[in-house]
Amino acid sequence: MELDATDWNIISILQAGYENNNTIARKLGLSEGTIRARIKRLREANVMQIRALINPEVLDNKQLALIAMRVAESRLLETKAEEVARLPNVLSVSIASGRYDLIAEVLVDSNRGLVRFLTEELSGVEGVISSESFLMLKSYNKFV
Amino acid sequence: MELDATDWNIISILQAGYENNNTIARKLGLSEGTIRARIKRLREANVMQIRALINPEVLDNKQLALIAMRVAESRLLETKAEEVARLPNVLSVSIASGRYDLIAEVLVDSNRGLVRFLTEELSGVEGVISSESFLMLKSYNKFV
DNA sequence: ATTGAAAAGACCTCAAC
DNA sequence: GTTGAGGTCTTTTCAAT
Repeated sequence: MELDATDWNIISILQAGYENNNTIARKLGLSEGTIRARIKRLREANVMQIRALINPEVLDNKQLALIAMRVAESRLLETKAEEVARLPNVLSVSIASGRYDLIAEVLVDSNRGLVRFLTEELSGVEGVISSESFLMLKSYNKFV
Repeated sequence: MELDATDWNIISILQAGYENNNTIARKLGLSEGTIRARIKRLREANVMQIRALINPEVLDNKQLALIAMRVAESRLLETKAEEVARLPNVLSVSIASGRYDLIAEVLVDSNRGLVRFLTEELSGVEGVISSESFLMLKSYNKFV
């Protein structure tokens, strides 16, 4: 999908925080209907989504962590990334350059959630040959 | 700030995607005004924000990366995290457990953006004694 | 903190360009 | 793809509990 300058203008306004269509229309000198049509297009193309994000600092019984993994064979990278992305508690997965092949962001119960994720969920993904976990102990400007 | 069950119900509805107050009110058996007051409280306390997120896969000239750093002294962790969080292109920073002390998420220009960030921005933060970069080559369920 | 009613405002439909 | 006019739905205000 091709994004033009108007699309980017709308995106950058909405990325800073929700604004209604009329306000955006006034800022960009366009009609409300145009803004609405553009936003609809962007959402339907899965380019943009509008939703609530929480500050993980306030999540008392939840722990945010990164799980960095190595995969047995490079040709499996995409399928393994998809498999990990489907596991419970996984927020997102990326294929990475560098020391690790895949890096996942997980939100688990503070108590035994991470152990459970590693032993019961991630262990079931064949071809993931090692993992290293990083707890996010305190975050700045992080919303999930 | 203390969050009760109603707050969490509202958050989990809005996290899945924006819904209007009346719809949420009906789902939870409360009035529209109550939902609105709760959302206002959550936003003002910086617990929740509602905004647009973009799929980094569609950002043709931007590159998402993680920068994992070590800090000279543990007592500096929080101040260094704040300093890094203020650098341009930095989306978020976390103090981490494990091999690294700080992990930042950055969105840089594909061309020379990462080199420029490392040599011109991060190098200016004293006390950050090493860094390792991971390019996010392909992401699943990741929105920034 | 929650509610109901009324007013203000935002959003949607549709016909036209 | 964009627009304006009109109708509908959502949000805001505010007095009361």
